[in-house]
Amino acid sequence: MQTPTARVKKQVGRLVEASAAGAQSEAMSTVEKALSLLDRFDRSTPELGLSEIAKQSGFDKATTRRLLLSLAAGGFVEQDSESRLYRLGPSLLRLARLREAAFPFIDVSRPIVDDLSAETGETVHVSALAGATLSTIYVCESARAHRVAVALGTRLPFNCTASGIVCLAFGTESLRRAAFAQPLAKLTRHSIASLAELKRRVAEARQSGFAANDQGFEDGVSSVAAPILAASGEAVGAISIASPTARVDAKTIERHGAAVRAAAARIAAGLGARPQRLKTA
Amino acid sequence: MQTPTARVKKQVGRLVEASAAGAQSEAMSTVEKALSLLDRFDRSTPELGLSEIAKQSGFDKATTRRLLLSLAAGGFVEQDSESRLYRLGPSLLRLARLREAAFPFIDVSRPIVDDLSAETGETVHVSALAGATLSTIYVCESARAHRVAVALGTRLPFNCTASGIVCLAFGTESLRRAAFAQPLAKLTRHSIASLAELKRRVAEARQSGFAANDQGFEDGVSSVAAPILAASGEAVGAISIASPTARVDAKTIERHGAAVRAAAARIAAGLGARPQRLKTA
DNA sequence: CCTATCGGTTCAAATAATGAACCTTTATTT
DNA sequence: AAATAAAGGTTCATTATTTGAACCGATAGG
Repeated sequence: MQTPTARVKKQVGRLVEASAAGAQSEAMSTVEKALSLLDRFDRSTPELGLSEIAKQSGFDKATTRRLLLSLAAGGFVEQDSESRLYRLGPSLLRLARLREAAFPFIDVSRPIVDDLSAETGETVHVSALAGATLSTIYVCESARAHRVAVALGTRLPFNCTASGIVCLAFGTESLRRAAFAQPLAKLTRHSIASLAELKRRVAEARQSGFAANDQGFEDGVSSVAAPILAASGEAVGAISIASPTARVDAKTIERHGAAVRAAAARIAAGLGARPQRLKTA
Repeated sequence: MQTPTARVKKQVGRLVEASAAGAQSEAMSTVEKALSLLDRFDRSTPELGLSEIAKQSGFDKATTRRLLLSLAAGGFVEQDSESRLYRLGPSLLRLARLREAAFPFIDVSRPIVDDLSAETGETVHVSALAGATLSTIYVCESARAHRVAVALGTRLPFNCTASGIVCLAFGTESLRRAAFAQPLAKLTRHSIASLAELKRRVAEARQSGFAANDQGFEDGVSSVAAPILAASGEAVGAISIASPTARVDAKTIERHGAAVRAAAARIAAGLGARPQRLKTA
């Protein structure tokens, strides 16, 4: 409620209050608000000041600070005592390890990704779905000099990546709804720009079991991805081969498509063997 | 409030409502309550049902569920669609990666820990402070057959480990207050059992710059640890050599003490070089 | 068939979150 | 050096959210 206009919210129906990045559409619980602050951090801005976080997320400064304090109490953020900037906290490391113990996505993927990278000579990465966000969790870069570099933790827009397409194709209905409702990112001039086109590509991927993407994410990079399916049959992530476009032709795509599908199946099998069912004593 | 006893709460003053693990001392914000639920998961119980989480944390079932829903919306927990059990969610992987990008504790420690393990022939682990919790974040096990195994993500009670002692010795005043207020864990008959003894050991460590622990965590395991100090001079974690007690004598302790101090300094140096100061444009 | 327990839901009552205005410090401009 | 701007942080009356006892439906056991 920064502007007087916001006061008359009811009269004009629903106002979009948050600026730029803070895209909280409907009512969020306090907890969701706090957690959404964590998404303000990324690789290029690992540390942020209070005002910056408040502005980006659209919350009041006092509110933002209180939320950050709560997050800090749990070790989810910490404040540099000198610069007063906030950054992600150490509790995340422990919880991520525990997550891996319960559902060893990275640990299972690692050898399979490494193998696939060695076989194909290309960079291979695995990404995981978290809500309506897809981001890379493990990468093995090609050994070749001319290769694609992918940073860990990169967010992959659904409409700009092969991984995104296959996740939509094999994800839940609610994921598709969420993704189709978002405005489509436009990272290159090859990025899928229309909803109709996106839906068509998703339907295609559902048929073939994999998807190819030609420079939709970055110019000169093409990739082929297959979904990783949980025991329930729904996609929990994707595995993708990313190559310089110069090395890719129709035959390569077919070969890589078969390879990612096989690798995805191996990962799914590894995840299928769940940890011990607990007694809940 | 399942028991009739709880009904008469007011009459007996303040009851300790939460059972065993749910140790929320003072008033917690809603956000802190939600985050505290994540601590109900550990290596031995990676998945939990709603009622179990509610019981352990001392919150109402409806409240617990709403908090879990908020956490799930952010991908911090997820629910197995079949078993209905909750487990830690995939967002933690991404955020942990981002944390590492901002403050590369594990990445910096890895080679140093590996080297130290190779040099000493013993298991070496690094642990990180998150609030008043210390837990292992990286481990390199000894190559020898007779060795100490340490699981990643293990919580290290301050009074039972060398790492805990040095963290108290070089941590913040508030950390000491928090740790000294907690009841002391009793993992073996060697665990430090009195507050006076604990304080004495902490003072000693502050003098020598390292601490040794003889079977306080597990019988037959001795360890030597040094604190890892941030730019601010406060401990952010510790590095520790864990050996079978049979291989440890006074001379070994001195040697290992010097080794962990050197390794800790190298890690601190690696962390000192901070990521680019952002423009906050 | 009854009972216990599970996950999940409801809605009045109680509590906690909110944000405009304020303070303090620090860096920049004049 | 004074003035200004912008940062982090704090306050407290207003407001909206959280809370939890009671409830439902399903499943499992005796």
